[in-house]
Amino acid sequence: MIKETKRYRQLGIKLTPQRLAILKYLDGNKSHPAAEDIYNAVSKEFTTMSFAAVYNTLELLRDRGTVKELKIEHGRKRYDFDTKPHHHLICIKCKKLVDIHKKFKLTVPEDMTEGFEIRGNHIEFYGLCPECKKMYDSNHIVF
Amino acid sequence: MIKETKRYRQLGIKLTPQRLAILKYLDGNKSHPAAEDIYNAVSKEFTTMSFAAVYNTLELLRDRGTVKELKIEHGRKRYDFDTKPHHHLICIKCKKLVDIHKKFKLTVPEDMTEGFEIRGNHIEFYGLCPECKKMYDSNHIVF
DNA sequence: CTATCTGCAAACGTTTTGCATCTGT
DNA sequence: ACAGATGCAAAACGTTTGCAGATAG
Repeated sequence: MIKETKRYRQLGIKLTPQRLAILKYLDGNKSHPAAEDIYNAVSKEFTTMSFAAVYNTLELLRDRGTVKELKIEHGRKRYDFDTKPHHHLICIKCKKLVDIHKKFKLTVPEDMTEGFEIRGNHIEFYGLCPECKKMYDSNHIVF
Repeated sequence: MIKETKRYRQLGIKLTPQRLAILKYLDGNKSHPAAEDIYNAVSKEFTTMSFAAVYNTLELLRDRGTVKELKIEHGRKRYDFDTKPHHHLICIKCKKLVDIHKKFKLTVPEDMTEGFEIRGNHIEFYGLCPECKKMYDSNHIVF
């Protein structure tokens, strides 16, 4: 507990109890939660908690690169506490999401870049998860 | 005009004047407009036009694969009338967007897919466009 | 003729903002 | 002590929905 707090302190943000609860929830979390998920989870053990605090903290963490905002869903931001660069594999039916930790060296022909200096890439693989694939095979559901 | 209308008719949707205007605006458009952009553009020459018609039409076109919804911006959907599979190169500073028409064969090791059947991929390249690169070089702006 | 589209406006879900109060450092 | 965080509630934003009237096929 003390060691965690010390690590969080290195983020250089003011550590309120609300922020500690948020950080503890996000730490090691692979579920790519939305702000609402974080609010729900944290306010269980912390009755006094507001969306303002959640958004405030997420914005701070995003600005210092500690969390990444994912654009995998329309209408709501999803957050990723995994700072290592990685890609995503998403089920086109149920939207289940898997991290792909593999680096792909992709080169774009110069005549396609319109003078851009390419700094990186993010790949969204899409397909069918085992459960949805089973439904597809047995029921011939068309996606 | 008549030839275009005939082509649009093949979409199999009821062709109202509003829809014809929307289709004409989207046809060959590479700017990945949002619904609001479409509404603004079309209502210039068409004073009676509602968001309902725009969204209605976009939903219809999306469902028959004629347009794709892009998740490149938070909060608002962007639409792509280019049906050929392609990738995107986005300036991290000004958000300028360039289409990359190149196929990348990417294989994900089986032990990473968690049983997913991968059907395709979409790559978001990010970097600096010529203008923003120039600013960066001369002013040492840090992104 | 009638299924479906239109325009308007209200409803929605998420994010942002304003402000008075409170609190880490 | 005070910069800045909190909670609350209202506003903002893009999207969706309900409905009465209009219209393409």
